[in-house]
Amino acid sequence: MTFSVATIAAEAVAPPPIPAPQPRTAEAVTGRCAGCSARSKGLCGALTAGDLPDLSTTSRPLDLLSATPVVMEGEEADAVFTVMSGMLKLYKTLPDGRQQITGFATAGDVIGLAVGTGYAYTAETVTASTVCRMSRTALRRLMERHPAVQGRLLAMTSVELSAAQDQILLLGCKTAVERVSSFLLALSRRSRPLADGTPSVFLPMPKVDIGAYLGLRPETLSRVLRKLEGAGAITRLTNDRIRIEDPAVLEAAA
Amino acid sequence: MTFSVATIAAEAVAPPPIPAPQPRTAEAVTGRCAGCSARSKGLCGALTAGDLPDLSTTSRPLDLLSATPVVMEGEEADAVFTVMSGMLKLYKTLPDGRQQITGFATAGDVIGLAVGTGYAYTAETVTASTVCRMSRTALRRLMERHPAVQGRLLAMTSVELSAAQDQILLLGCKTAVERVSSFLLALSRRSRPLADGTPSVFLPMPKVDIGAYLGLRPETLSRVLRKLEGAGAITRLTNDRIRIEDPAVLEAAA
DNA sequence: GGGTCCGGTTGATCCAGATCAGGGCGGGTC
DNA sequence: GACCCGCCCTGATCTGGATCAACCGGACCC
Repeated sequence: MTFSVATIAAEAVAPPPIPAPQPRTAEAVTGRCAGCSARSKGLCGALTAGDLPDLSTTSRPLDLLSATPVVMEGEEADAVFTVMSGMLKLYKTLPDGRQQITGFATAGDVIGLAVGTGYAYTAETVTASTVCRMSRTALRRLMERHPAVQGRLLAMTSVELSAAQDQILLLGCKTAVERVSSFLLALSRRSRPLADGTPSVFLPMPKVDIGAYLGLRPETLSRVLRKLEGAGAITRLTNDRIRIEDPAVLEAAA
Repeated sequence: MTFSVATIAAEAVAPPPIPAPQPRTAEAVTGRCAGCSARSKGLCGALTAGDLPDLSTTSRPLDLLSATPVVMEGEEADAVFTVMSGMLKLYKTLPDGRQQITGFATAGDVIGLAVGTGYAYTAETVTASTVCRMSRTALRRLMERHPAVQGRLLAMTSVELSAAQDQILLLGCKTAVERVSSFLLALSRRSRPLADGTPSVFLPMPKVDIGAYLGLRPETLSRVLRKLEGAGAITRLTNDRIRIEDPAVLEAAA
């Protein structure tokens, strides 16, 4: 699954409110990162506790409402963002408006890494989210000072690349049923099961976004889900939660 | 697309420029890499001439006929290969035999980088090729000894990721005509024009492989090429060479 | 020479999924 | 309450590209 590092850009059209000024004493900033829920993930996981001041002084958390753009495709890539909570969609847009979602980012994922000067895609929250901003120059300095960060970045980028190649296989070869089954299985591997132990997946994003990720229309997605439900593979609990009744059926279909 | 690795290095530490070759005592091994046509590309471009013995003693060139597998999806990833000449196709296979080509590798590209223990794809020559083998442990040692190699690897992986996301956009959104036009344009940007200055592309791989890369059947590819030829966008010179008559028409279609 | 094989091309037909259209429902607002 | 609006679902129809089928021409072999 893609969920992970993304690339995108620039200034949000509707910038989120700027948080109150941060305390700048070492203790305060160290404490902020030390208590971060994404502390062990993303780039930060490559640093030891002693390095936290380096992080806290160069990064800044942002609380965002849903449907808020974080970076815009093509704009100057001057910062990267680590997702602390929530979910974002990453997408590319063709000149005529067609959009392809390349991935969804959740806690620990890093978005905004760019090859050139511009973000490669747009990132936008699909639920209320918290992200942590770090300027590109700060990231560069951090990498120079802590080589482990570069290693972590390489590892994350490699995982992203592998996920992207899986998505290429999905889009190039698979049928609608296979795509949806693969998607549900990949998601279920990343989420905790229900209280009774059966696996389930949480789908906070609108169906049209899932379709845009899988290369399908929302109508088709709806029909496929109905078919999978009829086959006993899944049960739709609510609009945004699906229980996996029989992973084997999904495996066979994927 | 996967094609050769470009230059720009995301956030990576910039590799040093390549100085002129310098004489060494171990002339035999130094000489082999010093005269390598891919010397300035791929991972090797991150090293200075003085480091060449490190390379020569751990890497070994291999001459391969066409249709020769180099790495197999799922097998233990114990080595990486730098392409010195020729062309390879990289593909993933579904259990029922459907194949999706994720990219073509040419001189300077590195294949066989793996996230886990197994190769993520199969790589097979499409023309007679020369590749240079380096064991994974040797690569790890090289990275430890020369941090610039890790930076180069990150840069190359980032470019690969960006290309993969472009391919996701292509497969998820574009029509057959748009796919072929995008493909021809991307190729033409990487190849030298004909003697008379008009751009052209070289397609040594069979049409079925181009189709497997673009998510199209060979019949469809043939029809699209005919249509583009009819529109005055291209001319088919030989079976494996196409002249771009009007890049603007392709741009409009892509 | 004649044969086979294989890649490519062209034509006819089919079908998975897109598109078009309508309706239901839950949440928000006044 | 009534109204609106977004999202989702379902049915009917359409279509781009797949599939099926035939043919062609060059490479290779005997």
